[in-house]
Amino acid sequence: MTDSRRILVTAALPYANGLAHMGHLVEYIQTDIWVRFQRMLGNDCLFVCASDAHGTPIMIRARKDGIPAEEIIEHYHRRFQEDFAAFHIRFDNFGSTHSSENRELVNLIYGRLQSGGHLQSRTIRQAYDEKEGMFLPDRFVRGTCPRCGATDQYGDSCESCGATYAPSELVDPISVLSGTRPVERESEHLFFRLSEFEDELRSWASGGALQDSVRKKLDEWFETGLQDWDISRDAPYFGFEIPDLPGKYFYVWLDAPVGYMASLLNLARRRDDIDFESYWTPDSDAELYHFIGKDIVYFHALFWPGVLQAAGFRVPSAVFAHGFLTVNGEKMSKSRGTFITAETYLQHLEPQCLRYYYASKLGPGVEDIDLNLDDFVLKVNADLVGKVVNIASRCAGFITRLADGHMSAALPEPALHDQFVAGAVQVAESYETRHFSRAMRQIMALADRANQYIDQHKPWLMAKEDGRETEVQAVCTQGLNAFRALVIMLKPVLPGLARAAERFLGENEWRWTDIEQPLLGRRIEKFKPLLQRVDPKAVAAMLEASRATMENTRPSTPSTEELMDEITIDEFRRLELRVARVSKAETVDGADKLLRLTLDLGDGQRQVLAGIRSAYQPESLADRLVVVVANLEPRKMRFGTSEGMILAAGPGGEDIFLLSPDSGAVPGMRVS
RNA sequence: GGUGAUGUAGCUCAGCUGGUUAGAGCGACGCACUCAUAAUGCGUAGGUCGGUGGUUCAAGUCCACCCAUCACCA
Repeated sequence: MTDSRRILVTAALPYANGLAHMGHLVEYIQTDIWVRFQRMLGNDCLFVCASDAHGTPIMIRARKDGIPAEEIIEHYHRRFQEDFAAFHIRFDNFGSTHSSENRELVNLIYGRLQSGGHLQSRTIRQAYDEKEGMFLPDRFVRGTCPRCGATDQYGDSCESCGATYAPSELVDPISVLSGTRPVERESEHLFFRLSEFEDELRSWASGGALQDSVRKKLDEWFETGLQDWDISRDAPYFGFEIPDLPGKYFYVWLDAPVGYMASLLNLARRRDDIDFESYWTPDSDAELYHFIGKDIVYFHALFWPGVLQAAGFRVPSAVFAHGFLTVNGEKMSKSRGTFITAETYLQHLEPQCLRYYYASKLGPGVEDIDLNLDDFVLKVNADLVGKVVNIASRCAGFITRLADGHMSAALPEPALHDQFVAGAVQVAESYETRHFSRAMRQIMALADRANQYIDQHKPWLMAKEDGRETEVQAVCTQGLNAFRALVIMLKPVLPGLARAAERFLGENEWRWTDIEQPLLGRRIEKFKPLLQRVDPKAVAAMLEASRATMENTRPSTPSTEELMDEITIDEFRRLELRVARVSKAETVDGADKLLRLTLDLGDGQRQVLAGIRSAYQPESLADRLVVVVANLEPRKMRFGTSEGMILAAGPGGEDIFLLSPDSGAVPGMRVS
């Protein structure tokens, strides 16, 4: 193919400090589908990624665990590779930002920024933990909000009133590392003069490189004015030391995007057919796309193109941002078992099912998507098994039995095949524009057409009549070709299914254009189920396993709270603890921390006002069993009387965990 | 707090620049069929399009305000 495009695609770098989970997979699956589609078209499309190895969190963890940071990042690097491979995410290279190539490129870029006069040294004041001997990022300082007085807030903004401020403005600030009060210290930092590139960035941003909503977001930043970007950090830090500034390191967000280049360089050094330079020169004919989450638009749509320009490289052709993942309509939650790691999923479910489900929900925009597990089961079973695979399943038997496995030499209804060929053009358009949900809808509409066709011709009736074998064979050949076209269209999403179908039909490595020519006269293999239905029990088991794993691995917050004075058993018995069922849970107007619960204690209802709204949605509580202090003196509150207290553990905020009895307990039972 | 995004049938989502009785898939219900991994086909029921107010001959679609959710504020 002479007019094939040269494309370099990246997915954001996973941080090497935790396992890949369902949220990560949205992005890698989205990107992988797009890349596989490009390859099926015959384009020269490279897909690189890397683990993101630097920064404060990894440094601190290494310190705490007393092991080298290299060991941590190496561990997660390997786990990422295993997980991604299992989900059929096929990178051309998966590198690390802690690599010689990255160091080389970061230094090269640094040199160019320096000689181009794009850097400036400035003294800043920052919180410093004297006990730990290190400067503290804003998130590592907590204290009381200077505006609303909420306690235990981060150093950059208040979650309660939304105020933003500097850590030094906090009332009673403490370091989360040592618990001591930080002091202010001065330090020399290097700044990248981003504002010099405002004009270039503006025209790049309005030139089609960004989605509309992302562009609007950038406009907003342009309005407020671009500020210079602090690219250095003080030791101790895990990263690359700045060559001529001992004790200073490059900020992780400087070297992370360079990691995209480094990963390609690492690959190019092993492969003769890849010319690294040609991808990065300002006049490069290659396309460069970054798939990212909407939370890191800032780094990819401002800093990164700014740095690239300053260093004399090309800018990205486009940045594609996607939304966040919720599970069952809520943020992933460890306590609800919806914080599902890739590994836990793999132990219970088939990876391609997730690929299909995500594909059926992903569009070109930045909207969040929801992994609704009930919907997941229904959709995968109905679409993939019931519609698509079923077509092969219901046709293959006849071909095998009545025609010795041979398909007919011609299609009885070429017009139907033409519909599929025409449909494939639409589907391709949808893939290209990352409108995967539309692609899946278009494909399923075609699958419906195929099933209708088979129903109209009823091969199972003809098969009972003598002498109509040829007709049955023809109808089923038509059906199998419909199936073949559908699976080719689904191949970017379901590569494993496609490979199995290729073997079943005796073919190899389908490309997109293979849809056009029907498969005729071919001897097919005996049909074997190509994909199993999803068992809802497996989903339930996965949630249960997630919950269990998270409880085990959840870092037990070192309980610094002292135990209270001893009490006697009689004193304890004065507590009347009862099992209760939540019969109603609702929010309370005017109170953003409370939920009004109506509890069934077996012998009657009572109302309890509980301060758990930050951790629980009212709907999630209905019918659940809790433990209540039943003989607590009723308390009048502004919003009504609270007649008891429900038991929960945790420090507060999102970390509140209701206690619940094992199954078998019924409302009214005494807890002792 | 500021800014951006989102809010359409039980569920998941389409609805381009405003224009006939608001669409699909799944689920539910009914019928048909039995080749197929209890799959498939046909049909029925279900929504005053988050709320309030406005612009217009006409608004899910434009404007204002409000509510809820998500994100960002370097």
